[in-house]
Amino acid sequence: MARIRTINKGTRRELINDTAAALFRAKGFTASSMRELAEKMGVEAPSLYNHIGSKGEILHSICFKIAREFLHNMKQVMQMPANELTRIEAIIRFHLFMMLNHYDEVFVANHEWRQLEEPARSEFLSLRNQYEQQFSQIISQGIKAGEFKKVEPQIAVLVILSAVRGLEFLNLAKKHRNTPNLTTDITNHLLKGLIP
Amino acid sequence: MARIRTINKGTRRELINDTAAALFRAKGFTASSMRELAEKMGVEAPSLYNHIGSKGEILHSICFKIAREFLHNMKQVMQMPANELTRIEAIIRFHLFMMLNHYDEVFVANHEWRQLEEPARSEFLSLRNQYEQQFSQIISQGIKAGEFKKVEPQIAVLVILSAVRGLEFLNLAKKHRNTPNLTTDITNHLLKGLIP
DNA sequence: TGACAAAACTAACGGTTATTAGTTTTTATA
DNA sequence: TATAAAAACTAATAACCGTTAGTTTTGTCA
Repeated sequence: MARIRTINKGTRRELINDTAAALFRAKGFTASSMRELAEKMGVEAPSLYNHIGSKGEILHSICFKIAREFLHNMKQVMQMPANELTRIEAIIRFHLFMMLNHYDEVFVANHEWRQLEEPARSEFLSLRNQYEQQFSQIISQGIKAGEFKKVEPQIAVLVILSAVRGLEFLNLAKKHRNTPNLTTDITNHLLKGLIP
Repeated sequence: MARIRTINKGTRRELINDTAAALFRAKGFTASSMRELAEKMGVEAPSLYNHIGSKGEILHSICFKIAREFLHNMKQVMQMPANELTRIEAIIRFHLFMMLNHYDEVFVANHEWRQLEEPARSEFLSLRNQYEQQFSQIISQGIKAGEFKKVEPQIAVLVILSAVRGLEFLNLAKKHRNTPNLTTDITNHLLKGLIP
């Protein structure tokens, strides 16, 4: 069953990772078995090991792929020629975009990273801290420029990230159907609050 | 090792539940073993079954105890003679209070309810929906009274609950030390936003 | 078509899981 | 101090886990 050789190298592994992301999101990493994952792939469990090294490696791939993407976006946002409000808005919108378009992987990265084995777990946390620190820096600059209220930057970061990470989208996105409005509404709430 | 009979009835079970909550928060429900829980209690694993029915029963106790407490508070808030803004503020403050004072149990209820077996899982989700619906109703009334902006109530509920459920406090609470300020800052952000 | 490699298969492994059955120890009360 | 209940213990169970070794099937290209 050889594929197109060099071009599709890794394609089968990516399909496993995607299937695993959906499974891990629905049931949790530890509660998901390799046999169950294999069944979803229409294959016996040992066959998976022709493509991956271990169960933990799948979780590792998912978590760090997502972490890299968020850090990459953060880097671009910080290089943008724009005011700090625009930057924060761009970050929130990226989070929502990722949640809506890569729900399973983002959810797994946000909820199952605790199951990573050391030292991967610490490395992942380090990337997260790095991300939050850069986020915090943007808010500090915005306060200095008078764009934001004089809040504790760390708390603002915590509130925004917590809000945006925990959103359970499936129910809402189905009802709402109008994604741009959904995103705008959430962004507005986090930036402008509830009170007129 | 008989205790004071009737008075302390259930005390041993409660100690198991508390110990389990700390363990489940740190490692996740499925990744935690009964042997590990027993070790933390200074006991062999089978001894636990003199006090509890099953591992799943522990998770059930934790999740539904927390759900009851939140619904009880919601009921009281809705009966309060106050405007809707005050009500929302009271709800947010209760969430933060519970997070700070019953961190393990609240965290487990928020993150591990997926591991409940049917029909408990559906029942838990039903209680959650009930809670969110009552929350949504308060926001609708606030909009009608002109206290709030004309937002989608469901989205406001989702943003606030998502923010407040996901907060990872321990790091922050240790640094901050000043809990009243912490609570006020978070409440202010969720109600008044970031922009002056 | 024959050769080669990719990817599937079966069988089995040691280890861990939650849980039971039956027994012994501990402890409070009468 | 004798009694009875509460709560600990040891031993063992069947089920399931991730993973390996070795073999067979499948598909592609020369």
